[in-house]
Amino acid sequence: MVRWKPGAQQRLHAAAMDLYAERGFEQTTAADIAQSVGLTERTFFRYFVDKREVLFAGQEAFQQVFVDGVAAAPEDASALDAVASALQAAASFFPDDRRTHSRRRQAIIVANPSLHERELLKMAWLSAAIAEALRRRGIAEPQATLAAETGVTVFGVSYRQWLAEGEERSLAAIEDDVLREVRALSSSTV
Amino acid sequence: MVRWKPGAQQRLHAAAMDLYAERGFEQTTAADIAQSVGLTERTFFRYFVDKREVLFAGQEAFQQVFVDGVAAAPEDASALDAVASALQAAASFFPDDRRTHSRRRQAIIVANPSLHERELLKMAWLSAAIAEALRRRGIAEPQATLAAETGVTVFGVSYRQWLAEGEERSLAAIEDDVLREVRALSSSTV
DNA sequence: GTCTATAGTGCGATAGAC
DNA sequence: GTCTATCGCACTATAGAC
Repeated sequence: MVRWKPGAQQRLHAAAMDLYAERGFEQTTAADIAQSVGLTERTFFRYFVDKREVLFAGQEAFQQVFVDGVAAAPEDASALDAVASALQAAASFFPDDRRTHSRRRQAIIVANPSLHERELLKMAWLSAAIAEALRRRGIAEPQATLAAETGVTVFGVSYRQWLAEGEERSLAAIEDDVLREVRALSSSTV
Repeated sequence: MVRWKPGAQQRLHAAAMDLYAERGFEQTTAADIAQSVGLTERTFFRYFVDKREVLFAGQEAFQQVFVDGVAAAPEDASALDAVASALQAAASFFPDDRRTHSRRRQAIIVANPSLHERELLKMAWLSAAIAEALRRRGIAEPQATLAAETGVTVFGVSYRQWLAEGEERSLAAIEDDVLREVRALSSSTV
């Protein structure tokens, strides 16, 4: 009789997603999740600092793609161009065959304000990381922060559109359009 | 002997701010706050849906100033111009004699991630309200959302600068500068 | 106003991997 | 033997239900 099977974190993650989707986030206790994969509540909290964090596993890798994308932009690129480069890099994180999974995850999040909060916090961290990457390129404040937050805004609007019912364009294509809209915002005549 | 003094909500608010500042948000229980003004924990939760909400009382009025500011912009103003008008209106919410109080409040918030989360949620609501006001002006999506989020970004950057040590300019003056920077972002040559 | 479920923490014990 | 994943138990505070 084995005391523990490997992959506890991933089993917990999968079970949590299923239960959150089935009966809702608040109606699912940490003990429910743990029990459903043969572990205890205490072990659940070893792997996830709280119940919400399950839905945001993989954030670091996601963020790193943005940071690397900024770093990879041509040396003479403007702040917004470097951000555009990062957005394209990040789109590879969401190939079209992940759309169904992403929709399922997003449905869980929008159904619960506290999960929405957590998502916003993660986006704020992403923004801070991008701003830092821009500063490493020599871009000063407040331009670094403004460009980073604009990038996160573009990502957010694009991502939601990517998940919209009936939408079939790739995330990269949508980002392109949205970025064009953002650039046009400022140049509107007064 | 009076059974209860008036102004329970305000006394709770003041007591919470003091205790959060003194010993930290997590080290302060709802019972502590209530007891310090002669009320019970149960009463605290009558006035504030949760412990964090105390720091965000007055959000509705704040948000309304933005919405009204958007509505008050000249009819032919662009989306970003309407947002600029809202930003100027909102600055009146933060006269210089409130800077000390705002600094104190912000210190509490940045010291605690869960408060930061709540603040981000409030900013997201603000953004949604501004976008809605822009749509009422006939601005379509995604421009309405992009302009609204840009406005909130400008507000956030400006507000933090307004609170920065040594800063003496008014919030309105800072917003002007930051808005200029945002407009310049998109027009940088490639 | 009371009662209760549950999130989340701290610490120590235990069982297996190596 | 060490190292580490897991568990057990006691506990506090939040928040909601009754």
